[in-house]
Formats: sequence, C-alpha cells, structure tokens
Amino acid sequence: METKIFRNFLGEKGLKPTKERIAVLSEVFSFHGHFDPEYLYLRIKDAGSKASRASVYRTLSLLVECGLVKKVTRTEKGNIYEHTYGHSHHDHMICDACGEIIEFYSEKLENLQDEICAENSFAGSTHTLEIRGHCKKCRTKQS
Amino acid sequence: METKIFRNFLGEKGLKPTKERIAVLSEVFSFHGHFDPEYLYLRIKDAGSKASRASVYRTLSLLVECGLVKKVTRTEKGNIYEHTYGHSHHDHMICDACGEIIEFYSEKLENLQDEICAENSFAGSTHTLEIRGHCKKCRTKQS
DNA sequence: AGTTAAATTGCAATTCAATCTCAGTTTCAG
DNA sequence: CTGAAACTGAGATTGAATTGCAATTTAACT
Ligand SMILES: [Mn+2]
Ligand SMILES: [Mn+2]
Ligand SMILES: [Zn+2]
Ligand SMILES: [Zn+2]
Repeated sequence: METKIFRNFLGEKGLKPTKERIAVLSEVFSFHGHFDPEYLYLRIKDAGSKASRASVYRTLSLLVECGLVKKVTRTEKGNIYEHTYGHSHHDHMICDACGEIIEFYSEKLENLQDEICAENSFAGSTHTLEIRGHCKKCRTKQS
Repeated sequence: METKIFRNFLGEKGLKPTKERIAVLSEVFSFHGHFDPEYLYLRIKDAGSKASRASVYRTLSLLVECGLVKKVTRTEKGNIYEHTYGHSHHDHMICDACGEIIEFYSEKLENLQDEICAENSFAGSTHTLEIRGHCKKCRTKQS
C-alpha cells in the first residue's frame, strides 16, 4: 500500500520508481521504530539491496515530502525519522537519562492545540511536542 | 540580575567571569527575540566588545546549562536560542511560508501535559511544542 | 527490439555549523 | 607578587548533509 502511494507520488512528479528508491521505501516500512539515515543505510545493505548514502538521503526527503515518513527530531548527531503511514499521530516523551522514547496521544491535547491556533489566526498543519524528563525506571533508580 | 546568577553559576563550577563571557551574557540580554550563534557573534562585534566564535559557542552552552538561555529549536542551518530569564515559559508557532514565530502560552495546555506525564509515570521537566503551518498574513496571500 | 532524451545513480568533493587543539594570555587565591 | 589553573582565539577538524558530474538506467515512442 505504501508502495502504491509512493509510486503515485513519483509518477505525479515525473520521477521514476527505481530499485534504489523502492529498496529504501521497503526498508523503512520493514520495521517499526525510530531511525537515522546511517542506520537505514546499513540495514538496506544487510538486507542485500543496494543504495548509496546519497540515495538514502535523497529518497528519505521524497518520503517525507509525500507524507509517508516524518522527521521526528533533530539530535546533536543528526535527524531521526519514523514512518507514519499506518500509524496514527502521536507525540514523544524522551528520557534524559536512558534515552527511552515513550509515544503518547491525547485527543484533548490535539483539540486544545486547534483552539489555540484558531485564537491566533494560524492555520496549523503539523506539530511536534517533545516532553523531556525522566522515565519511571530512571526515576526510581535515582533514589 | 542575570549577571549575578551567571557569576554565581560560574563560581560554583570554578569557572571565571571573563570579559568575553560577560560580553556574551550582556549581548544575549540586550534584546528580546530569537537568535543563532553567528548573529550573536556579529552583534557582539558591533557592540564593540570582542569574543571569538569559539567563545560565543562555549558561553552559550554555559548559559543554557545554568538556565538563563534556552535552545528554542534546531533548523537546517543551526540552533536557535532565546534568553529565558525574565520571560515566562511559552511555546511557538512557526510559519512555513515567511518564518514568522508566534509565541503563545496556555495554562490549560501545560496542565494537560502534566496529567499526561503522570499517566505515564514520567517526570517531565521541560517540553517543546512547535506548531507549524501558515500565519494569518501568508494564509490570505495564498488566495 | 531499438533509439533517445530525461532521470538517476554513486562517488568524491564540498559545505558549514559545531567542536576541538594548543600555544600564548589572563585570572585570582594564597 | 607569584604560579597553577582557567581561558582565549585562530585555525584545524569533524561529521552530517548536500552537490557536481560522468556513467548508467529508465521508459516513452517508434
Ligand atoms: Mn514515534
Ligand atoms: Mn520565544
Ligand atoms: Zn529513562
Ligand atoms: Zn507567514
């Protein structure tokens, strides 16, 4: 399904569904979780496909542009992505101690944001909410 | 006042309140708004003080560490900061068309986030909410 | 199937914010 | 004053991300 969406997107832009692009797409949707471009590049190699780092970066941009993938955050060491197709929107809590990422979703929170946008005559299209702190595990460990 | 806080912080860490560090501090608090390290570096030079780029970067880290300054976001072109001392917490809406940054605050939103953290046994300490979309001006311009 | 223009690829070169190195300089406790 | 420790600036370095380009691949049209 995501393949179909991607092919459609490429077609409309006069771009071609090359093996490399499809390899990146497949790998992105072969697992659930967050990843950076380098990790993806290595996984593609492991999987027996081939795509240069340049192609991985280039394809990742296309995937973001067509909405199948989302840039989660930007760390000191580079961008973090996740595939979004097939997953509903959510935000993140990140533990400063162990790095664990907890995903959450709140209808109330989403509605409240819409209200706030309206109050400011702002047409919000996306948002990123990142709560930092300490997870349960690291919280107890501290004592 | 912020000078006092910074000097205290430095003292406790066995660091010295050099002219360069104070020049960075002063410049950071000489205006209200968002800035990147390069912009700050140039402003300091304009102001007649001197501090190398290296010192600007190094001091900025210290200011963040002691809580006087906050990293607002990380763009393609680098980090964006703002001073926080003397300003209450707020979040941002960023226009994808013109780059305008609208600051907002909602008590409800903050409380809701606390609730969500509690539900997840997460001890949240900070958060960043960035809503992207189009501001009023750019919205009308589109038609 | 063959031709061809346009798109794509991978590699290496490049960019650029951020960090680091280190020799000379400054600070300040004693 | 003096000296050990902290600092500084200039330039080198890093590393993620982007880009130039010659060779290759794709696919639309015979
Ligand atoms: Mn996620
Ligand atoms: Mn702000
Ligand atoms: Zn943790
Ligand atoms: Zn705008």
